[in-house]
Amino acid sequence: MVMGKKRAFNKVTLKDIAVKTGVTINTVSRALKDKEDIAQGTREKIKAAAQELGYISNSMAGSLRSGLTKTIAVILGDISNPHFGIMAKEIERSARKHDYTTFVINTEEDDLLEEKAIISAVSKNVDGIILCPAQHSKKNIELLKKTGVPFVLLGRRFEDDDSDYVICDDLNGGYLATKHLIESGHKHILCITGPQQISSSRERLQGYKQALLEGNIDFNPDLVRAVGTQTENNPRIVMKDILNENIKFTGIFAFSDMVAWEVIYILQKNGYLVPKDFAIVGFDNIQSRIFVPFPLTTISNSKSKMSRRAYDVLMRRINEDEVSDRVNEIIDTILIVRSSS
Amino acid sequence: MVMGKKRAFNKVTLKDIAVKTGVTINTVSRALKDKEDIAQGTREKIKAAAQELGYISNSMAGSLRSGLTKTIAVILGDISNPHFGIMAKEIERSARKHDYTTFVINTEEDDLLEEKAIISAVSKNVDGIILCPAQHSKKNIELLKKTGVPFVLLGRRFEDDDSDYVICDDLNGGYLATKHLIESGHKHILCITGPQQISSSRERLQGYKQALLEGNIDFNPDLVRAVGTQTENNPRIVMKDILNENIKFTGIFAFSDMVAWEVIYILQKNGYLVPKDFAIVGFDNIQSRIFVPFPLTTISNSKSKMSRRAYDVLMRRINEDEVSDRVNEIIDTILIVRSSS
DNA sequence: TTGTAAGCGTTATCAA
DNA sequence: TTGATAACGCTTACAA
Repeated sequence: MVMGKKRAFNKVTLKDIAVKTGVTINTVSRALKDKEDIAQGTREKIKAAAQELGYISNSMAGSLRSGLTKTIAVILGDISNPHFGIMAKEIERSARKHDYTTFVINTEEDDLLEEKAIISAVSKNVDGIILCPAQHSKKNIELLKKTGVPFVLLGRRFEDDDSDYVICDDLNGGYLATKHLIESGHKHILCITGPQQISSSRERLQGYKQALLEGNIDFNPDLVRAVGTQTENNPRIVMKDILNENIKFTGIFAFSDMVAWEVIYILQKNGYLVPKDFAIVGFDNIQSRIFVPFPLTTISNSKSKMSRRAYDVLMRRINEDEVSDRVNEIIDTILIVRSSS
Repeated sequence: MVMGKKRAFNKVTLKDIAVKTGVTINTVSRALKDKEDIAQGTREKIKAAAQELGYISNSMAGSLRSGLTKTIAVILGDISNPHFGIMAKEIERSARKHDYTTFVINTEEDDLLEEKAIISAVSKNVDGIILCPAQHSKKNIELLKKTGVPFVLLGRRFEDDDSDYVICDDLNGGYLATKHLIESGHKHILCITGPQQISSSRERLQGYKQALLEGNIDFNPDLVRAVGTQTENNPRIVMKDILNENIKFTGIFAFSDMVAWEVIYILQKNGYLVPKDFAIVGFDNIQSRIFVPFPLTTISNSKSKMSRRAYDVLMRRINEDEVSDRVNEIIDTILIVRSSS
């Protein structure tokens, strides 16, 4: 049964069904696709044969001819991070409902891997791409535009760029989180932000500044620290540093719930209590999905809504006959107060 | 530029490069693939043209001819669950290193969706499949076998079946967790298990029973509760029920860390403290990835190792010339004691 | 070193 | 209602 380099088995093709039923490949194809102009009897005979042989269509071959693959690519930082996992799940679910299949490619927030991901997706002839860009530069977006494959940015956006995007209201989120801490009586608020090339990091930080301004609190650059996925800028190191520096702060606004948890973890290890010693606000409301026994005040950003909207926008792009105006959506963020603040 | 139903853009093909450089399609193909028998000058000219035109190969068309797609499918319950997300990430990363692309399809632990997922993957001509089966029946496995597409089961296995699988030592994990609770002085131990059709649920429960036996503790069926993803059997409901029943227990062995967290969350809501009122042990050691500020005693099962092994086994199957013996791997589990017990 | 021809499995077009 | 033929973009085998 083994046939060397290629597949070690014989896939059933339209030809096999054609031979078995005594009609042409063409007729088989039309019958299985439920086209109108096929005799009832022929159709039944063909479908029965297909069933019996265990026929599964080779959709790739079909795509080559039809030009559509019913496949989209989701390109994001790291699927094991619930932040992305939740979005990937919602996109896959929406896609599956419309018989679309989903490639997931991780960029690990790396510029080169992102480029490879885009090329890989385009090479596989996906009908469209949903991208959470790593934003090290605009180069990959330019590449994507050049390919002509429809795409939507999710969660992050570029300034001076006309791509479609769906994001949440990061600015307002940062503002709400900080304002909440201020209203709770905190005057020295540490902002643990994310990588600064990422728009959501920058915009949440901007919201933080805005709330300080409004609360008549001087902005102190020492109280802004960026964390990332590198060894030298992970939350543990960053927190250790700031605790050693003896900088005064009592409130913390963290870039994400994941970061907030890790920060709390480190604070606890150092003998501090939350919210007694430090009040902390996260971002993402992951606890709506993962019931962690540590009630964290956070900003909810409706990842599922964002994801579904991104999918809808992409589908519209894929199916539209004429290029329409760009779509930019900003999903509301709201404050959810729990007991960490 | 718009062309109606099909793609609203023109992909650059080998033909375009051929026309531009004045050679045949074939020569272009060979040059870009760095075959030996191409003149240095020709190769450079062709590569320059490809670069200039922004050529990205249509790997689907190639696959149709070559029979290999360099694509695998990962079929699992729910990518947004870190349990699966971590495995998906590791698989995708391994695959990407070998220029393989990964489809992710969620089954939502549903039998029919699983069947659709398999058909979808086979239809896309994937070279292989890694499947975390929902195990409602063996039907889908039989289907998969019939297609002839190489596959490996991950995390779960069937009895009386000769499929390749990579799992962790669930039996020993359940045993270690329970033994730890017994050694900590607990005699009434609640076992929150998972859906019973899933092998890992059954095997962990078996380990629980074994530890009880060894500890001379009578097995009490009232202390075994199965949770799932349905409304009626989610951890909240299940815990509420058992607390209302006034059944005595002081230790808890939970099916997963996610379940353990939710159980702790519910216990806290009901005014109980962990580990003061209840000691609890989870499963998965997700805290090696997600730094939740609640140190949970757990069983570590090396998801990344499992995933990488599953990928390796699959690749061996895909590339082997002759069918070799089935591969069954059981990755060690170990107890990690933190402060929830 | 390069070109020609055939073929992968399907769909589209047109003729019968 | 069905069949014959071409085509999708690429790779393979073989000829020049």
